[in-house]
Amino acid sequence: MNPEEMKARARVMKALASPVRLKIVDALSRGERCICELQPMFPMNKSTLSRHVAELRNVGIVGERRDGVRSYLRLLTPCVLNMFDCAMGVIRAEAKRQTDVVCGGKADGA
Amino acid sequence: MNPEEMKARARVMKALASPVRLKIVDALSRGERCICELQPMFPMNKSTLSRHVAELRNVGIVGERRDGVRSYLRLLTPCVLNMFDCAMGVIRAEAKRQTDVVCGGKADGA
DNA sequence: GCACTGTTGCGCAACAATGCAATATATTGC
DNA sequence: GCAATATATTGCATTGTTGCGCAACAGTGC
Repeated sequence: MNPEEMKARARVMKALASPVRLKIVDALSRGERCICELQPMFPMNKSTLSRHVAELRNVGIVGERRDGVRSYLRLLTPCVLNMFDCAMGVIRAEAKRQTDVVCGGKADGA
Repeated sequence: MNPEEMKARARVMKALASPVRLKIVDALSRGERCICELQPMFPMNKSTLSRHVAELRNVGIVGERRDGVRSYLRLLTPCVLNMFDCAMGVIRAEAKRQTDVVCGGKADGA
């Protein structure tokens, strides 16, 4: 498998490897938003938020449309939402595994 | 949306946000492997590889089965392979967009 | 004991996240 | 045209995190 392709994939995944950016994607999954609308949802400096948005734009996950003084953001590739289902699957499976280990595993209880 | 859930998702994505770890997942997609089999594919110290594998194990993407002196790794949640399709979609769409911008965009050629 | 397989502690260099201040861009009012 | 305002980005410094190799260690089997 081509190393360049692996790097490209990793860049996409990395853009999504942050709670802040996931929350941005989540917000955009419900429709177009401008950064000024996102700001109240994030307890951080606007410059920091801007940089997170830029990272999502750079890899091509979100696009923007200027309208006067604002730029409206939207998801360009909604399939990223499907990734979340898989991520939740991983999380649930791992949680279950933890429970099994703690609460009995191979039924060797006491 | 719950912040803890966002963090959990981000952890999963982060585990996949590395060319090395993506290559490990790719190798495991073709069946169980032990780390000693993976080593020749990676031009790095075995300790580094071990840490990458540990990261995938920690989030629950891969599991291990000890057999004597070796531990065999396998994908616990093959749906991560679907993520790659979406990632490639993002990459291709972005590549196309770049081409359009350079080669004509809105047909304002020259 | 010895070889093989994998993990852990440590230090270092590179990278990422953040806030503040300064800047760019577009709109509005004069 | 020009100042004032609203929106978003960029430069800089600081702080925290990650990737890496080396060396030491731990588990398994002969």
